[in-house]
Amino acid sequence: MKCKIVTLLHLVKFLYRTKPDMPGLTIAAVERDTGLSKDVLRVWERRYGFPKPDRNAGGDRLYSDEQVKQLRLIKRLLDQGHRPRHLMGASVDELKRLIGRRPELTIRATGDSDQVLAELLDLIKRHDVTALQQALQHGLARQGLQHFVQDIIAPLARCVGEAWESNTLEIFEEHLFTEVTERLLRQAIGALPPSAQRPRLVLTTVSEEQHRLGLLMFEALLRLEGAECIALGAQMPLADIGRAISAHRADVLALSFSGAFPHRQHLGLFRELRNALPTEVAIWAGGAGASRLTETEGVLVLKTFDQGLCALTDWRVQHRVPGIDRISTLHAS
Amino acid sequence: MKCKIVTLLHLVKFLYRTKPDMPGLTIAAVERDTGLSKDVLRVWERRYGFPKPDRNAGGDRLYSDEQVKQLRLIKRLLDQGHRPRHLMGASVDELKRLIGRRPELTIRATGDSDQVLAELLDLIKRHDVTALQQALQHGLARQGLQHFVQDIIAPLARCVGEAWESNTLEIFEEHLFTEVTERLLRQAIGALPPSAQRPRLVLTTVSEEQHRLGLLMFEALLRLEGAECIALGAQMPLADIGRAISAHRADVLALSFSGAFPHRQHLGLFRELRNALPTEVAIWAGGAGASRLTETEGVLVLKTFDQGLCALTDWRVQHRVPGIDRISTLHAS
DNA sequence: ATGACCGATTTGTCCATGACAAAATAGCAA
DNA sequence: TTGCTATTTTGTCATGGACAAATCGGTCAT
Repeated sequence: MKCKIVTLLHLVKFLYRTKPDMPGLTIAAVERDTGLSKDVLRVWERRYGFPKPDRNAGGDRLYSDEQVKQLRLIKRLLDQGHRPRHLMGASVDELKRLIGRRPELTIRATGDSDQVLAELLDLIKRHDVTALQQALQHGLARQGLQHFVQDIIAPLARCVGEAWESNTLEIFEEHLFTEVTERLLRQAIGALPPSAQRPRLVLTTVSEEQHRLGLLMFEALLRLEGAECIALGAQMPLADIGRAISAHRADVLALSFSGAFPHRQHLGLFRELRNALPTEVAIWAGGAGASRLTETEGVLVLKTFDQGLCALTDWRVQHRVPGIDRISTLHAS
Repeated sequence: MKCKIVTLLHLVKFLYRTKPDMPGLTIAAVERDTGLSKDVLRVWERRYGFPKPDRNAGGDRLYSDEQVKQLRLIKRLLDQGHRPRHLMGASVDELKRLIGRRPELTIRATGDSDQVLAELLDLIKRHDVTALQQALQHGLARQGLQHFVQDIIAPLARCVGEAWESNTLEIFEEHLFTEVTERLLRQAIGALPPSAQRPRLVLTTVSEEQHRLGLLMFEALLRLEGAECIALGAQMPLADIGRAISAHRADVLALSFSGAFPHRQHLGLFRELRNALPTEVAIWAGGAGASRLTETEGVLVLKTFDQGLCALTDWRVQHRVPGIDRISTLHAS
């Protein structure tokens, strides 16, 4: 008898789950899929009447696939500088047209070495992992690590980012590129001789920031200059950054910010950081999102890799540490 | 005159920023530092009267460092299975005592090969990057990739996770271990010959899950068995997982879940996934957090690497694909 | 004693609405 | 045009209520 009741309960639960659960995503699911916070989703509905999701029996919002699609596109347009007011209620097609209207970096890339970029981008779009891997490896072997990073990987990463923004690249294609490149760079860095020359840098990103490709590229360049890099991966909480710096007795904290970084509160972040670290520790902020960061007392904003390398030599001049002697290291190897 | 006004404004702003902004962290900062959502922080304050942060002029919460410390510890204890009611209002010391009271996996590790683990853990705690790197490389060369992953890296990762939970390891130490290991594994995987044998697997994690070490370990084992792996990194939104699977015409979707994965909604997640993918695509869920996942229709939960390898051979038997012939590949190489 | 079951409690998430400050824009004077 | 101010836009935070899923405690049959 009780057994029957159990079965019945399971059945009811099953029906409940599969029927009215289907038609939409909860607000939490939408937050994770679109990157728009629950607060924003609710306040938009209140202000603009969009998105206006269905409700389940309990009154919870249930967003349709269509709405989620629109919200995704809107998020991208917002990151590109559009304002919410002008995007609300636009259909998927209209939004796509808006996204497509921006300057096509991919097409513009028809210069000398830009031919290479276009080809690589094409490989990504064709999902040909092996070919992509081989092409990159070939580029690395041909150009050497430094030029490979500065002239191929960095522009390619920019292209990929922009292609993603303009909706011509899927997220998983971007992830695939990132994965292959990370693997290659890590391999290349691993092949370098260990360098124990000042300054000693801790490389990481703050909690909200998960992109680490820029960090890896910068590490490659720094290692080539003989600096000692301690890579801590991404997403380090502020308090732990402080502890890491003192545990490793680092000279410099190097942070990377991607273009997607929510730069609204970055000034407060900088102040918090600067306050948590001893003054003799330098703070460098770089990455694709650095161009949108404001320079602050005690935080050096590096907008290009060249500026980063300059900062390195500057640091060495100020602290009377000689750079590596390329000739002697060459002979020694 | 106007110039003076500007200066004055800046000064006022500066004073305002540096003075009353100091004493605490905003609720957003605490959310990011502790992993406790704003909703939870507020509802705890309402229910238990803890944490009771100060307020700034605008009435916003400002949490003290002490409170953040307590909240961090509480979060860890919650992940270990404690209930909020019993933890509220406990001092930092009491919480630490609670955390310390769990079985010491590190000390228990005094067996035969466990000696090695203890030594590696010690290297991590001494922040000796170079030595750690060398020791791991040595282990890899000695044992071969498969045994290295199964007998050293996997147990070590478990040890590190548990050491972190029991407060004997800092976050940045854990990150350092992850980074070094990732680098090593990627290098080892890169050295393997490309394999184009069915099944073709897409490896990734869902949006909330950022741990990828498990994924990497599994990839190494799969590649050794000749399976074709497409690694997409971590944090792939559900909708894009579907698109990636069809774009790559994959046979299997392999997901990794860490112990820290918020398993509250994982059943809904599975259902959503299963519904988004064609039925002929298998879904495998593994990782340290898999033990807490419930088996669902159409989703295979793999609690160990061995189970994972079993799943692979099972798949091959069912689809009449032969495994790799180790002897002939050996001769061919 | 073990395990299934049921009511009571705990707990996380969601909702509605109001408020405010930072950022962006428009307007206006020099 | 440039430099400054007034206005709008926009994201975030606060409060307090509600609910459903998870958990806990006790009961009863095996």
